[in-house]
Parts: sequence; structure tokens; C-alpha cells
Amino acid sequence: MVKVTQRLTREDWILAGFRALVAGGAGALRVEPVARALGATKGSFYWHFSDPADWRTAMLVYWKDAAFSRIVSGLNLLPKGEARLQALALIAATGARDPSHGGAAGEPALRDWARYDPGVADTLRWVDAERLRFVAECFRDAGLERSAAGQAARLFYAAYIGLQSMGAPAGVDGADLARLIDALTGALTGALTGAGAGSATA
Amino acid sequence: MVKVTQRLTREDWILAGFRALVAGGAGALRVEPVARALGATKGSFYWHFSDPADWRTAMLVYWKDAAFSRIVSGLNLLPKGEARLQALALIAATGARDPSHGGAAGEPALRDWARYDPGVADTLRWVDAERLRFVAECFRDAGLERSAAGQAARLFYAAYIGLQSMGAPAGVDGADLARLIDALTGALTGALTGAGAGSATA
DNA sequence: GGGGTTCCATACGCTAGCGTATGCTGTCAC
DNA sequence: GTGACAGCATACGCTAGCGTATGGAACCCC
Repeated sequence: MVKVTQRLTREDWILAGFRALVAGGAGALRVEPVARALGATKGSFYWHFSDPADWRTAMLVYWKDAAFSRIVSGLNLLPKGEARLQALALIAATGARDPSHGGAAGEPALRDWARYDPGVADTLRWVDAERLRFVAECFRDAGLERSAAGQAARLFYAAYIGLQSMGAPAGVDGADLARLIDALTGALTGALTGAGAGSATA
Repeated sequence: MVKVTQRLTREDWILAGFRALVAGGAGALRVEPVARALGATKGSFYWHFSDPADWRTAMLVYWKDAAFSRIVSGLNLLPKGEARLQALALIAATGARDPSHGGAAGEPALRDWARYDPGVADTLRWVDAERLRFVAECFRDAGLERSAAGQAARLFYAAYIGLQSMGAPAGVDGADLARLIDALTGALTGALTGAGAGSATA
């Protein structure tokens, strides 16, 4: 993990940023402590980045690519019928399997960060929307009508976020999500407007 | 919101702490900025609290009481059959309706805080466990077998957390959760282990 | 209306982190 | 082997926040 060469790259600083983010939250994205963790000084930092904002932007770009492009855009190449469970397995593996930007705790940490930084929030909203669109498509492939698929996707994705947040350290359990998919497809296939879905308000 | 009297109480500081937490995350729980927001100085703070750790502990105690005792322990008095949707409505309203410790954003903010503070994490774990136990009981009352009820509760609560985190600012939509409850009860009632849990509720 | 207590502002020294300026070191070109 | 430049360390002044020490205003009680 720690490189042998003394020279650091921009990416080294980005990954160190994610480690700090996971360990200490957005408040831990400070130059000098991270420099110490890298065995360097801020002299290196200000060579690779103009300022901390530049650094955080670079982290966001890096994450956006990892969180969406590498996952969903790859999945779009899969055959429709098969895509449903593939989506489950792969989305559940997002961030949870790739330790480069935080492992299982990476996405919740970034979600926290987003709560106090509008720029991060924008990026996260975009990723969420794209993933939701994709999950909804999977539910439609499984036979759900358009608006039912949207509801199912929303609930499925929310459960995924919640399980991630409640955090088994090993990541989200795929079997849990599989059961949920079955429940949602089953319940929403036939009776969309049925008597059961009516009566509660927040 | 701002009191007319100049004298501040311990509770004033606790509530100001939640406001800061929601607005800026755990990193914003600093004495002097919050003092400024209260129109006071840290002279007042160090009168009411021995140090920032004391303050945060007091916030936790306050939240633990609000998040669990006032909600679930009250619900336990309800008749069993009715309890299911009551649980949905009231748990969804936890924190979302009571603006004293952050409104809808209060619980996600505290959940973030917990990720970087073991003491907060302990408290949150306790509250989560108690709520889960209670939700599972509701699912059993609705006819689910013991382990199915546990699974349903887990998924339901995760979806609740996720919806909270994805954050409609107005809070979690009760209708969403009602649909989810129907889906989970329907799918898990008959076929617990099945790959395809076919039919919905009516 | 004066004495004791409660509550708070102010002042002070201290530390951590920021951003800049400057100079050192390794590495490659030729 | 000697420029030249990329990559970094070091040093410096600056600000924000911490924790303490101390004085003073407001309230209470009689």
C-alpha cells in the first residue's frame, strides 16, 4: 500500500484523501495531517494541487468515475433478461469491494461529506439518479410496469443505502437484497394500486 | 428561537450543538463558533460544561432519550394489532418532526457523527437495535414467522435509513414505507426460503 | 441595600493548520 | 559532468480555536 518510491503522484494524494475521509470524515481532509500520513510535507501537496479545494474536486472526479462509469456503463452491455440479478450483485459490490477509495465505508463517508458540501452533493445526486434509473430499468425488464418499477427501484436503492450505512463492515449482504427484490417484484407486479398500499401518511 | 434573556442554560447549548451538527457535521461542534451563534462567548460554555467532550456526551444523552424513549416506549402501550402502521408512521416521524434536535436532517447528521466517534456509535447501535427489535415485533404481529420478521424488519429499517439519507428535505414519505411493508409481509409470509415469492398481498 | 452566589465577558498564552517563498536534491539530456 | 527542471522540504507569518484566569454584572435573599 505504501509506495517504495519517495515521489508522490496526484493519485497518491487522492487515495490518501479517501483514507482520511473514511477514518475521520470530511473534517479530516486537511493538508498537513494527510501529508504526515503519507510521510511527506505540504510542500508536495502544493506542488500537485493549487489548494485543498482543487484536491477535493479531484477526489470527486475520481469517485464519480469509480462509482458510476466503471459499474453501470459496463452493465449496460449485458443482455436485458440477465441484467436484474447482475445489477444487484454489482451495485452491492460498488465501493464495497474496491478498497482503493475506502472499501465498504467509502460510500457512506462520501455521503456524509455530501451533506455539508454542495459540490459533493451535486455529484452524489447525479450518481444516485443514474443508478436509480438503471435499477428501475432492471425492474421493468423483470416485468414491472413503469411507475411500479420506479417505486421498486427507489425502495431497493434506499435499502441498499441503509444497509451500507448500518454497516456490516464486510459490506452489504447480497442475499438480503435478493429477498428484497423478490418481495418488491412480487408485490408490485399485479396490484399496483391495491388496497394495501393506501393509507398511511408520514 | 433566540431567547430574550441573556442567560443561557445547558439545554440551550445542547440544542445549539444539534443545529451546528446538522449545518456543518461533527466537525462543526466547536465551542467558539457555536458561542458566536448563540451571541455568547466561551466563558458561558465553560461554565455549563467542563470541556467539549462533556458537551457532546450531554447531546448524546439528550438524543438517546428523544430518539427512543419518547417514541418506542410510548408505542409499546398500543394494542398489538394496530401497532404495525402506527410504528411506521411514528418511527418515520422520529426526528423528522421534532425540530429541536435537527428536524429531518438530524438523524442522518448524528449517524454521520457516529461513524467517526465510537461513543456516538455505541449509542446509535443501541437505538437501532431497540427499534429493530420493535419493528420485528410488529411484523410478527402481522403474521410473519420469527426469522422472516427479523429479515423484514432489517430490510424495512434499512430502507427507512436510506430514504432518510437520500433525503427529501421534508422527511421520509410514509406511503413509500407502507408499500414496502406490504411487499415484505406478502413475500415473506408464505415462502421464506424461496427464490421466487410470487404473489402479492391484497 | 448590601453580601453572596450565579453566570458570563475579556484577556492571555498556546497549538494546529493554512498559504507562500525559497532553496535543496535527484534525475535525465546531451 | 553540467545544465535544467520536476518534486519536494523547510521556514515564516498568519488565523482559528482551545483552555485558563480573573474581574464584573445580574440576581437572590433578607
